[in-house]
Amino acid sequence: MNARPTITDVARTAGVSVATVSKAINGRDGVSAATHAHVLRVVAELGYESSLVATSMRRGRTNVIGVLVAEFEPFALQLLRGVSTALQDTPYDVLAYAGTVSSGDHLGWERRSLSRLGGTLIDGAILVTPTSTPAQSSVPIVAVDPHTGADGPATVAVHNFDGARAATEHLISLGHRRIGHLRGRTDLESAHQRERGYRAALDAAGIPFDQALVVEGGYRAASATAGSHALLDLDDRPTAVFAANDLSAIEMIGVGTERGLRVPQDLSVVGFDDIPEAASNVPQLTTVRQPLATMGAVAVRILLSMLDGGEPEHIRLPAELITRSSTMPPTR
Amino acid sequence: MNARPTITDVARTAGVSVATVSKAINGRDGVSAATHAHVLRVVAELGYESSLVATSMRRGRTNVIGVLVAEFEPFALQLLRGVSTALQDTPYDVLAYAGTVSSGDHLGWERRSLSRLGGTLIDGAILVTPTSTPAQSSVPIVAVDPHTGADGPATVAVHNFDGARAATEHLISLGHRRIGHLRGRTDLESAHQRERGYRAALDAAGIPFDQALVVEGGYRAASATAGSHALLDLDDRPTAVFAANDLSAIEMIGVGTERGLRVPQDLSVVGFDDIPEAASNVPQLTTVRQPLATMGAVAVRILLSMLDGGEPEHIRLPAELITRSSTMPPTR
DNA sequence: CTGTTAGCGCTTTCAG
DNA sequence: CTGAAAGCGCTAACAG
Repeated sequence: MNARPTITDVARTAGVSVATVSKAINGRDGVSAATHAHVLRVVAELGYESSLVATSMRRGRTNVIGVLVAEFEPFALQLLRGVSTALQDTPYDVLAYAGTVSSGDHLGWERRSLSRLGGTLIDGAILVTPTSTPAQSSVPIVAVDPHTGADGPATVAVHNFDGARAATEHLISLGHRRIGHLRGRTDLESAHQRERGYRAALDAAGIPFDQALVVEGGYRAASATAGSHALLDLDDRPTAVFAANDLSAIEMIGVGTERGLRVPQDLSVVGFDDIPEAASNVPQLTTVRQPLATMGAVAVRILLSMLDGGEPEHIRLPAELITRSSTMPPTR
Repeated sequence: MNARPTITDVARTAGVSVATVSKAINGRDGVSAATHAHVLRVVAELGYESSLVATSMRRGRTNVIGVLVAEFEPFALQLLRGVSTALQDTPYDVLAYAGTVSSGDHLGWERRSLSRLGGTLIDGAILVTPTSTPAQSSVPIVAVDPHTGADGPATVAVHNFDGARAATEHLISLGHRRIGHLRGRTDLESAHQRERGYRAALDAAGIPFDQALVVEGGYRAASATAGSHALLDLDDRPTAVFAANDLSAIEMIGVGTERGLRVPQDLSVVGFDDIPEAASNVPQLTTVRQPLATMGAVAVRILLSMLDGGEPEHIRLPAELITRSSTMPPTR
């Protein structure tokens, strides 16, 4: 638990100045070969590593990319995996940060995290499902599955509308007519597009829209509980539900099962995302796949390009319906 | 892309000194109520957030817990999720860091990351599957699934021996006699214990040990490819394989399938970990579950206690065999 | 080639 | 109650 050695310790041990150590370590010239070797030997001996913090403070660049999330949920985790893989053979390290918003804070977590880390700690940031994208930022940003009306900053997302329509059409093609929708986080663009896709599919099939069938899900298990119950409390309850993401779909199934319904016999459920948990759920979830690893890689590509002076880009990738066991024709 | 406001900007705008702003923000006394309110107003107006880096540099504490990993693979990701959840209602933020080891670096990634971040950025660290645990560290550490012979620092792990024995016994009870083993990362204690558990089960069943049936898997898909082929290249190939973790089990299945074998009809495979991907694999993987979320939570509890002056602890949790569809009696 | 100095943004004595 | 000044570890001028 003794303190880590600092550059000063190295300098003292090596019998040279701090500046010389710095130069030697960073390969700057102006250091004799002998001194250079000697310093490196002492560095190895002491097990010295420069402090990211101090370096960051002084120098602009840190060669660290930040992935800023509100919470480490499966969507963010899978994306992180993609980002990390894409950064494998670059000189960049990955730093993922989940900042808690102090209650009563009107700024979003993304703004706060970005401000705290973006000072100097990270060279660029990937924001995962940000509620708002700070217009002013000291580092380049790429937003993944961004908030409503993303325009300025670079973004990566899937074709949410198409995916949601495909999911709903799947239910309709199975014969469902009374289809509920567990809505997503309404501060995100994706939630709106998925709801629009749902409605478009209903319209195309000539199924009248029923406001009572649309309830809040909020993309999280906890926030989907009430909505799930509400749907099942309806006099004429839906025979199928399109949940705006997998976590709420799984919660929907849990609530249904708890109330004695069998999925898919009594209730079909479709999710969105295709997180690993979707396929491991019982029953396995029919869902709309987002290519999360690819999205992470694309975000990295854009960010690196921006770091290199490139322009922000807006990329939208296709979503694909994956049919598994949580859906079947209605039995009533 | 404009620079973030610094404390100096706030001070200038508010017409007070930097010191006063600092006191006001941190609730130190020695600031009049009026000044305090005024400063906070300016802070809000400018959207100021203190720089983690600068604060960290000056102050000891940052209220940030670091999760240090070599790579964001599923094991680390699930653990991270547990850590993050456990830290939910504490004042701590979570920072996950994947440091790349520069080639030719003899120090492990954990040593490097710890040294770079532990200077001041994080108050404590959770090391995920560290190859070595630095004896000297400036912050408290908890190692999860640690290297061989962990003794000093706090550790969290499962009963690897028991879990591995249960997995192997499961195969034996199905009637398998020729059982291969895809070994784990030999620098980790868990790999050795799992191999010991495998051998103990064979011994207990009176099955002679065959060195040719034990090959390297390294806990990663890429490093398990060669071993998987080696096992199937054997003249008298195994009818079942106990892979030291799920990633290598899934790779084993992939290699087998590619070579025209059906799993489990032609080859039974058991994994270890129960990452979400285990249940979503086709066929669903029989495996030994590690309670990853719990392990993360336990690591957090120990770390917080150490931060509070508590002693390092060594916790070992039970592992549980989960029977799914990748195992069945041998057909030949 | 080497060392001295200033300063990144912030907190903390210590004077006023 | 407020501000000036020092210093955390490091790097980048600039002198010697």
